Amino acid sequence: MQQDYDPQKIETEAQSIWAKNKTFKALEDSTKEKFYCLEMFPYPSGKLHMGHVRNYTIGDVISRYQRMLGKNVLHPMGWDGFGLPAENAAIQHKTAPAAWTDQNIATMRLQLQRLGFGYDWDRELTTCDPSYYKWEQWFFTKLYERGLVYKKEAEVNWDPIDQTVLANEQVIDGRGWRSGALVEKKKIPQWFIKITEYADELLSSLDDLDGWPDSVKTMQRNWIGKSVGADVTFVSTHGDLEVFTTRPDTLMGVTYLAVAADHPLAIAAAESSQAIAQFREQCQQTSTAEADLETMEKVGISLGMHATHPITGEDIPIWCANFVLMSYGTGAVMAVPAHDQRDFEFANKYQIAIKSVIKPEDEKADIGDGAFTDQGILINSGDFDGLSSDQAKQQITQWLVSNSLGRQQVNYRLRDWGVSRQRYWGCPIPMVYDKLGEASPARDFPVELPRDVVMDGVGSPIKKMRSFIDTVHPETGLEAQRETDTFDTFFESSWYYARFCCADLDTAMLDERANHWLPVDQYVGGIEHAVMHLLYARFFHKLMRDVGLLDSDEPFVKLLTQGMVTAETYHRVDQAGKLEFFNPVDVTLELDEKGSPKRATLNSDGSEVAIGGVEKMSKSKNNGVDPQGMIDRYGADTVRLFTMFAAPPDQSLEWNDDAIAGASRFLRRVYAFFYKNESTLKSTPLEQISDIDLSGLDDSCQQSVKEMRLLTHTIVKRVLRDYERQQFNTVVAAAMELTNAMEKAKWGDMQELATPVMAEAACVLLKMLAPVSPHLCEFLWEQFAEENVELNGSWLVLDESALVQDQITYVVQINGKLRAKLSVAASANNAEIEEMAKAEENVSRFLSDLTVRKVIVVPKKLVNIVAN
RNA sequence: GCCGGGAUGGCGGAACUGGUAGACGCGCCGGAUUCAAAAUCCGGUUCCUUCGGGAGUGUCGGUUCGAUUCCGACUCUCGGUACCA
Repeated sequence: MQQDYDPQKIETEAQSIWAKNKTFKALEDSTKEKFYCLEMFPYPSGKLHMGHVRNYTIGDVISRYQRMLGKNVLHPMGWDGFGLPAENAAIQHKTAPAAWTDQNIATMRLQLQRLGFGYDWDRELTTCDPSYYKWEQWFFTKLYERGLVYKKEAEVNWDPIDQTVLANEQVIDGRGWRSGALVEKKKIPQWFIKITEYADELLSSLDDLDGWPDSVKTMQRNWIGKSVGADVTFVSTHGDLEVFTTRPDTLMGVTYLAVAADHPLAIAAAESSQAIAQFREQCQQTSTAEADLETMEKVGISLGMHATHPITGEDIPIWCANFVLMSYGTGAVMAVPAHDQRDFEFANKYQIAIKSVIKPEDEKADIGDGAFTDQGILINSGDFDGLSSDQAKQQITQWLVSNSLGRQQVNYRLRDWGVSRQRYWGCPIPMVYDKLGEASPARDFPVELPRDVVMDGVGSPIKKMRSFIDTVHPETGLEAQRETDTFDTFFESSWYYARFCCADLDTAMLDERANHWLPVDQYVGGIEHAVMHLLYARFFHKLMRDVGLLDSDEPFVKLLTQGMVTAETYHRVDQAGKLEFFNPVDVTLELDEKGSPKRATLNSDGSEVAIGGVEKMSKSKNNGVDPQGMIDRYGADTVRLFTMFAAPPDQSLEWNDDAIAGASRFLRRVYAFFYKNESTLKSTPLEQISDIDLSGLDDSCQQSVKEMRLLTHTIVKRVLRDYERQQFNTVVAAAMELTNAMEKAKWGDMQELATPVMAEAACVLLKMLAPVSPHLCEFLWEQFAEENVELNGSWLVLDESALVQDQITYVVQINGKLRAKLSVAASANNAEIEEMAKAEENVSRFLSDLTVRKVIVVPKKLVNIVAN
């Protein structure tokens, strides 16, 4: 053993042994309990950033911990290969997205290996590889056969200069990020999958996901947004309007109807009105993002049309409003300004009547300004007056049903999944069109995406590539054209977890191995995926089950949502209005006296850049911090330890690497302890003590042995709990405390027991730290443990007898304020403890001019004396 | 806007089921070692203080013998918001 800790040497040796022995290869073995641990696979964006390191270290710590518990662990890794950044990079660097992606995967794979993550690399998969995506093409056609796929028109962001569809994140303040052009909404035909048919199951089976955080389940419930209400028909000479409402009890308070700008009624009205046509055009120039739609100013225009109120028969004016969307429900809503805040504001703005039909149950309640949106008692509602909201909902709906003017209806916020993307770098949608434009599913897979293309920034290259487009019809054999849209990349990430079970399979999408490993026992990933990715993956799992590929109902038993790693963003806007982002490492930040950021300048030329705020590390904001420099300087074990120590896994973390030197210092101290005590530790097996006899030893010996063992096992107890609750920062803190204690322990006083007690502490330290910093721990284990005894062979064992204390420290409070500490024999009863507390010098001083009213004794903790 | 989180010393964070607020680490201060520095080691480090003590976990209020922890209202902040992944 050399004197200095050399992480680079230790780590490369350990990694080559793992690679040679295929230590992490997972085989289906029914004699051992299986454990499938999975982290969300990365988009190959270039290099790893600290968000990846955190995510994958958490997963690796859990995997190695489970392995030490004796389970058969599957821990795979792969690449979410398709996506938008590859196209942007290809345009910028004049390469093909495929080449850029391959390059990034090679770089990032090396980084993952250098970090020592224990993956079964034989199962590696890449979603942009035809051997992967051909199965989702096949699967899509199965869904098509089952009637779960359909085509309809949907809006996209259209950049009229670049002649291309933009993603929401590429639209900044209503303009295209590259061209600066005002973005327009455009309707194009797109493929949809009927996720709404599974809405009820996706909602109800959330109740069974005990291993998921409540916050994620709540977000998914709210996203699905099941609401019970009524469809109501408003008859009109221009065409009947059907609207959905969750508040049929307020039906008598309807004072106008509002339709979307694209509603047939609005289109018809625009033909005879310049103003309405202009208004419709204005509505074309808004964003498609919900956040924008909800926060924009609510505007509208009267269509000059009327519909008949189903109950009163009154004329109700029809308006066109920018907040009603054609894609939600029927594209028309009924407005009750007295009882809905948005309707209220709109009515006030355009001087539309407001009719109050619900009063609070409590007469005295202050309804204040604005709409009264609570439930209550009906008024001004004719025959329905006096009913409660709940009664009225039923009775009004019933009235509508019996008059054929409506029905009870369940509505979901969840919309069908639009899977078409007008992009090149994605999985081709396996459909072909005949001469009449009729679509049929392809029969041969993969429908391969040409890799050798040039990106010019104007549309997708395959949209004008005859060799790709022209094909023969799978049924008729006649000339046909391929679909040139590609899948949403959430498609690939919705089933990769299943494919890892049988990544080498080339005759089917999945085989029986999927049922062996699934469901995933532990899934680890960023909280930003709480709804969309996790909902799509749950949906896909149920689809795969219903197609007969799987037995289980849910993909992920336990979910750990890792908090975001965030960092400051810096950007500059050029003359064309384009945004350019700069990496934090290339920027110098000046702080004001309070320590908040004042000014940021670019290191290269000293020019000022704007401080954009703290955001999650991402390619698009260029604020990802590359761990490579830290790995080179301190080694993987230090980077892993530091990342785990920085914060608990589920908490978000603003990146700051000031403290990494401390993590490195700690591992050097661990190494130094073994080096210093080499001969002692080599003279005995590195194991926990199963039986200890203190009789016949002197007091100071007994005491120092008891102290060290009390501390060791206090830490064992904490660590057992912390691994179970996945709070790894306190595991690291506990390892530091144990190391501190080992350095300070009175080994000399322990006489012949020094060796087994030290061996026990050393054993505990290496085992508890092994999942976090495995290279060093395995190295030290190799050096000091008995031959054929593996570090991973067993887990920590708590010795309750080591925790028994004969003296307990009590805290004495007076009126809740700490006044003294008291060492009490463990055998003392409450009355004795109370007397001792009152007798304590500082306590009696405080009590001298007070009357004791009450004394609370909390066993083994404290005494609180209430006095005045 | 809506949905879900978060806020504790100079900084990252700890505190089990309502029971000593600040574990562990960073930084800083002092000391040892060194020709000197780095590294390392030892000690101190919430704030105020008349050195008795007092205040203190985003803000305001409540429950309790006792609240970082439970309840109500709010502020700021992060994530998502259906074409970033």
